[in-house]
Amino acid sequence: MTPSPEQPARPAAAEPRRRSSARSTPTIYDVARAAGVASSTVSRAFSRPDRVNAETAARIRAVAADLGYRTNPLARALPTGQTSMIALATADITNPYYFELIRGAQAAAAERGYTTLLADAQESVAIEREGLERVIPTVEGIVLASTRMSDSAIRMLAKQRPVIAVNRDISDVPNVVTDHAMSMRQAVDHLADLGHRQITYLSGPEAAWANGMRWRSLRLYAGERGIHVRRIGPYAPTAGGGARAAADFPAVRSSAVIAYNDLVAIGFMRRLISFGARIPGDVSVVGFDNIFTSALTSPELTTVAPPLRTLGSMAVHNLLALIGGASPTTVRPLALPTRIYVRASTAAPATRRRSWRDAPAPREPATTRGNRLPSSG
Amino acid sequence: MTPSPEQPARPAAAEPRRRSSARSTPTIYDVARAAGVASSTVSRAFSRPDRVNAETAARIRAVAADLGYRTNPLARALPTGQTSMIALATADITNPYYFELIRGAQAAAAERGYTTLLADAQESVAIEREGLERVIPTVEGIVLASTRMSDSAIRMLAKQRPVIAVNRDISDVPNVVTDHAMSMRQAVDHLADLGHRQITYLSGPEAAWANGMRWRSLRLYAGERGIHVRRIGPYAPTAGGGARAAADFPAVRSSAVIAYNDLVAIGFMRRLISFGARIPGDVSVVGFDNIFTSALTSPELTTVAPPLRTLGSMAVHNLLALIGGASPTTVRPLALPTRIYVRASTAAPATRRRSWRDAPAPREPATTRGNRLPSSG
DNA sequence: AACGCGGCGGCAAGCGGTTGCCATTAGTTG
DNA sequence: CAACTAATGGCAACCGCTTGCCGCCGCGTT
Repeated sequence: MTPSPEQPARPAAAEPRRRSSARSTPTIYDVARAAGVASSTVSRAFSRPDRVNAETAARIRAVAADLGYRTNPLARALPTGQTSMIALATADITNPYYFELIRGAQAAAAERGYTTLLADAQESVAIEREGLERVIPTVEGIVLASTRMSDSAIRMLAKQRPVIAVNRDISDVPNVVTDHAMSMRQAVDHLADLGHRQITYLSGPEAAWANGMRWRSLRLYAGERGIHVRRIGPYAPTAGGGARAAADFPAVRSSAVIAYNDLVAIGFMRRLISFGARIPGDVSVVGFDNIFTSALTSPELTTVAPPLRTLGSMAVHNLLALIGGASPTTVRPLALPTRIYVRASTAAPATRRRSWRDAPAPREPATTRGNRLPSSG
Repeated sequence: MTPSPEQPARPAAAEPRRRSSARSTPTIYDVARAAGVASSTVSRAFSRPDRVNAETAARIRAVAADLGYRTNPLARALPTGQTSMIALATADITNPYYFELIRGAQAAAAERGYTTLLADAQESVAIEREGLERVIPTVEGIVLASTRMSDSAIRMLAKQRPVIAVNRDISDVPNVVTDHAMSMRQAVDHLADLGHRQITYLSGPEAAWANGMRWRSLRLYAGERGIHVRRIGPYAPTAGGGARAAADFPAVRSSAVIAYNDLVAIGFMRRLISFGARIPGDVSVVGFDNIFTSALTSPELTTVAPPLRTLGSMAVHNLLALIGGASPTTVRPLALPTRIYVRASTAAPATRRRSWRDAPAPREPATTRGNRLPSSG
């Protein structure tokens, strides 16, 4: 902006120097000058109010507000290392399962003045790693919501930043999980109360921790209630997977089905209906997760809902505790309670069906040690 | 913390000074020392490779890699103002509509080395403002995806940071939009080709820009094809809104319905079916957005899909251009083409229905615009 | 042979805050 | 009334990186 005969032709060219009280954002120095104090005092007026006289602080605040001063989080982050940001890594942001979890997490974070960085892995381990790699230097901690990473990779990560795993149990890494046992018990109880005597489980990915938990719990509680269980799968945790399950189902012929998750349940129902089956007339179906779509299907899906929101906020809450210096052992994992939403996809088994059942309440499932199944992809 | 005979009991207390080559992340100084050059040279080796001898740069890189050095984005941001972060503000992160948009945006950003900050407004103008306020100092620019903010508020925002609006037309604020006219034309053509002579539009929120566009386009194209149109509403852009529309619908009695969006269409279908109507037998339904749920309903919903992913990446692309110094007038808005997914919720009107219509014979075969189904992932 | 110049590296001054330490002042205490 | 202490504000040194400017060096010009 040297005084030249002609004005420079480009209006867009930003002025090179933004010295002092130019038009850019005011800094503590501007506030300090206007308030007649040292910049350090301004700084303290905001970050350590107890360290400065109340009146002075008030005056500074007033001046600051007047000038429209806002402390620059980046500048603050440099000397302190406190970026006030955390990362939330999800396997797939488009999975409705995460919605409420994300919300809970963001709300809890915002409440404490933290900003949430969402890292979407898009189901790719490479993308996940890259994204995480990118944000690590910026964030103070990380919430891993159903990551695809290996246990060891996660432990590695936990060395660099505080980490909380959601619904995953890794030694040395603090976590928050839903009470899978309880959720399955709710599903089983519901079906048992309706009078079902046999249940088929549509298995999800074998690698999924939750899948193992569900199946184990199902066997346990079904056993307790004298119900016969079977498992088919594994299937992809999608509507497509559920459709494939429907194709396999006729061989099983149980009156009730518990699916790995809602998507599978929905895919299963649709295909089965297209085969001419009636739901819940011929078979009752229960899903997990209560994704919002499950209330829009025909029939509406009975499902067991994890406390997603709480899960998210709890994860962040614990993460912040960790960041605050709490020892990992202090933030012990706790299993959050679930809730069953009974809708239209479940009913008492049809009487005629019961005819081809003879079972005098067997207490031991047929597929006792049957941990492995035809791996149909 | 005065030196006392006993060690303080808290082990968690981080060491106060992390001078030089402690265990923390290596800095350019560490690299400089190890490579026997000045820190400025290290800096340039990364940010301005042309400014330093190729050999030297290579050596520095090697040493840096060896030490595990990674440039700290925060520290870089301070002097340069380049945080390599942009914000993406959505009205409601749980709205499936945004999924692909978010993905497109994140992908485009990542490609250019930018990190995306997601600001979820949770449908609240207050939360939106607060969230935005929080991230403004941190980001270089903002993508506004269907914000609830007023035009003037947006213009205000645009003064502070480069802004791109998605599907919203505000003078002085560059934007990217879907071709609403085209999308409606596709819907109308499809129904007209099937032989429908009258269409009812289920109106969305009157404040929604897209709603006005849709209705106007509908009247235009329906007029061109000699089709009678009606409008009922407004309804909330949710399944609940659609259900209410179904209650109002009997009074209209047209053979085809175009809903403001998929959610409305789905809610409408479900309620109407519960009333005993058959879809598409009694009435054909077309939605907008192609949210993933629309492929899971019964019947599957025919819908017009906006190029969400492209929309997101385009928005980011333009935003980065803006950040790069392009003048707002350069990044002119462009309307992105849509695509219709013909599924099971539309069919030719029932013959008996046609009886109370007087319309001349349809002129097009049934499934003309046979865009095929998505792979329904 | 003196000079100019381009290439390359180093110096040092920031960017906007934070914070250890010191100086000043006022309030306590004996 | 002197000595001591707590409260408060200022000084200045960072945090890790960028960058304008200067200096050195070797080479091509006239």
